[in-house]
Amino acid sequence: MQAIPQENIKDASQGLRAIAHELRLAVLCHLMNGPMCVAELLEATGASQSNLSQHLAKMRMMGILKNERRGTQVYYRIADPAFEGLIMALKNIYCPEMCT
Amino acid sequence: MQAIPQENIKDASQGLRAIAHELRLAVLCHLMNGPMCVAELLEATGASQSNLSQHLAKMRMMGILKNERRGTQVYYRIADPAFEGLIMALKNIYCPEMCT
DNA sequence: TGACAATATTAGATTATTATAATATTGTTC
DNA sequence: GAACAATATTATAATAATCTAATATTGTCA
Repeated sequence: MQAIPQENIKDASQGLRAIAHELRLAVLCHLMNGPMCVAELLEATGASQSNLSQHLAKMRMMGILKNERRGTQVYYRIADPAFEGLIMALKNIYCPEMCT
Repeated sequence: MQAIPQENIKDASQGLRAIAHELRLAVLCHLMNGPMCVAELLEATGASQSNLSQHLAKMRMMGILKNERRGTQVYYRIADPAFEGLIMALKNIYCPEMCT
């Protein structure tokens, strides 16, 4: 009996890689509080427009985020609530004092 | 109130990168069942000796694994049980049917 | 001490990620 | 439909991650 069976290791490691980046992780954390449009994420992260857009695209393609157009703006949100569990587990490691 | 505060994002993303690799994740999963020596991990993963050794070194330096020499063999184990929580959260995403 | 077993390290070429700059797309308003 | 705002895409140069092959280290035992 193994934590994650061999057949799922490849997918799981790809999923990890998809969030294993400073900017992408920051985006994910911001989106924990609900959907945000790109302009808001730009403001919140301080990234360049092009760079943020590319990272959003990557997370979208990896199935981590979903987006929805509203007029001229595009809103992003976390696609699968299970990813929030992952963030929480991370938080437990890197800022345990916040996790009482 | 944010999932992981900005000041911890860098560390957390580095920690993620440290396990965001097929072989390293496989090693971590094997070690969920208890310590193993390098030869056993070689057998279990099918990696080359040099390659495995380098990945073990990386995880050791990132504080994810600890090692202990016993005679001519070296045993590895998960350094911080909180990492097991991370694996479980991953499992919840990539093989939810196993998580009832 | 010499030979062997187990593991670690180094050097190197290859491939993957990343950031920036430039350009393109899409929607809105007049 | 022209001008603008918001976002996406492409090209590309720079950096980082990876694997293999070769070599080094450490411990055991005769």
